[in-house]
Amino acid sequence: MRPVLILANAGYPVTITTEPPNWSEHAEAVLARAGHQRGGARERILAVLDRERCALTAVEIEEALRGEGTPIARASVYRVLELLLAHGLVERVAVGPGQARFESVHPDGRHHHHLVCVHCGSLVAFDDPELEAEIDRLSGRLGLPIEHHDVLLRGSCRGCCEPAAG
Amino acid sequence: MRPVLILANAGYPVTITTEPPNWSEHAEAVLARAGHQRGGARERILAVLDRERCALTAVEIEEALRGEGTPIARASVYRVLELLLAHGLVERVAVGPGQARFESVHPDGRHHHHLVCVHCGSLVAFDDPELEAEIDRLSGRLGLPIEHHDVLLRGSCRGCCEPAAG
DNA sequence: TTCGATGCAAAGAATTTGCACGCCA
DNA sequence: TGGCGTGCAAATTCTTTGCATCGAA
Repeated sequence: MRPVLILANAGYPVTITTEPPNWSEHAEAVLARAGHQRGGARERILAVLDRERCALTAVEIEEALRGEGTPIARASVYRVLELLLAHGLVERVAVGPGQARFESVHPDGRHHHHLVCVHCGSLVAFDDPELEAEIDRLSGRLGLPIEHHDVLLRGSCRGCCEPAAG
Repeated sequence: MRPVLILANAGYPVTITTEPPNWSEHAEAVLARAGHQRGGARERILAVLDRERCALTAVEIEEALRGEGTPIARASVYRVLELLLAHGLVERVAVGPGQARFESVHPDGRHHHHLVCVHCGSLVAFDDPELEAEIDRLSGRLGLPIEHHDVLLRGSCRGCCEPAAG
């Protein structure tokens, strides 16, 4: 019995700055340079990942495309995601024990982290420069180089922590 | 093709303070209070989790017990872990796309985080009060209550970042 | 024309569930 | 003795792979 995760990355205090709208073009270019041909399914998957910037499951991608009237095979979703992972164009985010979630990785290094609401299960994205700086310092304290980091919070989303201010 | 994860939580600069050796007793007490009977399999699983303080998979627990000559059914491992999760006695740590890993949660609130070595796949535990403090402040900046947090780093372990100091 | 991209179906891995028996309280 | 705990086996869920065909360069 897993809670359905709802994307809810709006209405939280720390804002994600606008991302370049052409991540999918960037991804296409990377793949083309690597000698990959283009294909309809992949292009459509890239479009979905570009539009929905945050943590989609393979099934959600499949359903989004079916909803648009251009269904694709689930195996293709996984294969494309695997290819994108291999090229560092998406990353796998572990927000829970259920299905894996994937989101686009932007070449400018911008990224965000997630909070899972323990009440409603929604997923909230946030971006916090001070946390990033602290993790940089942590690398120094550990004496180990850190290539990548992932922070997952569990708490209440804005909607669930009683709208006293509303 | 997943790298075998090796527990390697020794030899890093930030030390885990000694944990109370009787987490398993604590867990037994919690379960007893909740009306659960005792059972051989569960006691042995608790012993393993108490001894190996860091991030075991269900299969590793099963194998540890088989190695001790007291094999148990894998289903029992999952059932016991589910029970422990429900009581907050263990937590699931997501270190990668493969099997889930579980580790004991101590009643005193002490906890640590993990770094996965991108070279050898080993898992390094670390404990960093300043990071904890920063996450507390983050809660304030977000304006959202945070119940729990998880930090996963990817980088090099001590053994893999060239032993120049050796 | 050649080789990658895709769909379909089957396989595989991790986890969960059903059911019967055994043991603890 | 009643009900939880456990083992075995089957079922589910998520993901990967095999193979034939389609499409891009």
